[in-house]
Amino acid sequence: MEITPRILKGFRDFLPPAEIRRKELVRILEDSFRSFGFVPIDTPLLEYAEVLLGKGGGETDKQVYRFNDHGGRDVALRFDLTVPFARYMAMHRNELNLPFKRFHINKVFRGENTQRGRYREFTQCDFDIVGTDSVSADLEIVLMITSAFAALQIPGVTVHISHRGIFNRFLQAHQVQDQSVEILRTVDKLRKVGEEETLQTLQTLTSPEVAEKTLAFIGASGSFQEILTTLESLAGGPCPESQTLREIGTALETLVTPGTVILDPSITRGLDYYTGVVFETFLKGAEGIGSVCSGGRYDDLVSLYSKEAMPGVGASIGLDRLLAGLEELGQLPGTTAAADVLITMQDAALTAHYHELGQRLRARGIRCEVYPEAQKLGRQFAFAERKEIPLALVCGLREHQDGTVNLRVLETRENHQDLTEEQALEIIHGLLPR
RNA sequence: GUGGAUGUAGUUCAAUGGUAGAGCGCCAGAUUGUGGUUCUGGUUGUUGCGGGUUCAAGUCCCGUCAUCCACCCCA
Repeated sequence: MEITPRILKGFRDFLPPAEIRRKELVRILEDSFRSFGFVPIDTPLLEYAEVLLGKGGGETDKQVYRFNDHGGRDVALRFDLTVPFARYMAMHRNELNLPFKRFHINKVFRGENTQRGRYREFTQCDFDIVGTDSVSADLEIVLMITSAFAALQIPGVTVHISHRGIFNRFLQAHQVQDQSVEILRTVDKLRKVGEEETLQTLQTLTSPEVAEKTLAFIGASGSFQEILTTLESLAGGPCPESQTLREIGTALETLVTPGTVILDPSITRGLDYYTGVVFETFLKGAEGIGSVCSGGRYDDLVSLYSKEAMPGVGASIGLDRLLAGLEELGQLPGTTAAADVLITMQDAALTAHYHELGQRLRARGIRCEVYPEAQKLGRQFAFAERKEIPLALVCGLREHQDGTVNLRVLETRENHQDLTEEQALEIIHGLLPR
């Protein structure tokens, strides 16, 4: 009896065109991170459940994959890259130079229900600066986000930034900090539900007066600095948190395209461990897919594992969600070409010659593959085109004797006849985009 | 996890409870060294899976798996 091939809900196979695209995005991101001096690390997929979940083991929210291994250990698959990183820093802080800037691109697992751009196995691209509470680090993370998306050549990206503490100050100023969780949840739905309903819900939670002010706080409009001034006045005047935001906002004026980074006081949630600035990033036209890069500052992350404080700031790009968003926008970038050149097989007797040709092309930086069977040329051309290989080399007995090759541009069906290898190389290099 | 929609050939879609079909694609040939046209012939199914009702189920019922949507949460 054969087993039906199938895969788990929320887990996926990737066909070559999709995987080529993913790898290309990752390559660009790695280059981008490295250009800022971030260095790569990796950690195990599987960890002690206690390490990932804390002593309490409250995995209810995270929907963690958790089980006992063969040795009876209570283990779990990592559900993000930040918590393992905290454990990593607690274990290796003496081997690392602080401040430490790392990036980490790998898969994480959450047993939550699936949706477009939401899977149970997905890839996160984390980048963090730890060991400093400098505003410079906060600023650099924002700059890293905008630079990464610029490197990916994705237009219409906006980074929404806020500060955990400033909304808390507002709540304290109106003595409603006890309802902060409910208020945050309500406020988060503003764009989805509308002002009217949000106001009503807030009124039942607080008072009509506070509800009005909350809405004014959340809906503050204008430039970065104008919004900040509004927030300060509603939260009881300037404070260290607003000062941080002001510094970041001022610096960004000359660092990024205007309108790329928006002060958005409704960005108040995020993971529990954020204590300072928080960010979410949206694709214009695909806001429904959610944030494609979120993060913030955490000042007590390592406290779970160590007495010493380890402040940090970082963010994470959701690669799969980003790809789903780009697909929705019809903006999937990059080519999925398997190679630059197909060396066609005209005559099986010349097999060795074709591979020698291939080796010489590869030595010159050209990706090429040799077609393995002497089939009709039309068939070999169609094969190349399906794999998005733009060029084909044709060499039969005649050309082999003359020491020449023919080069065909598949898209235009244009032929370059009787070329020496050097001439062919020159034309190939001229035709390839890089 | 809760609620809802969907699931038919490689793909896009048909089929009043009564023989599972069409376009596109794919394969072969006309065309043995150059594939976009044309013509001829050919190919494709455990109707997601498992039960049930019925003389008869792609169609109705139940379960299950998967996808999508909303909630929740988040990347």
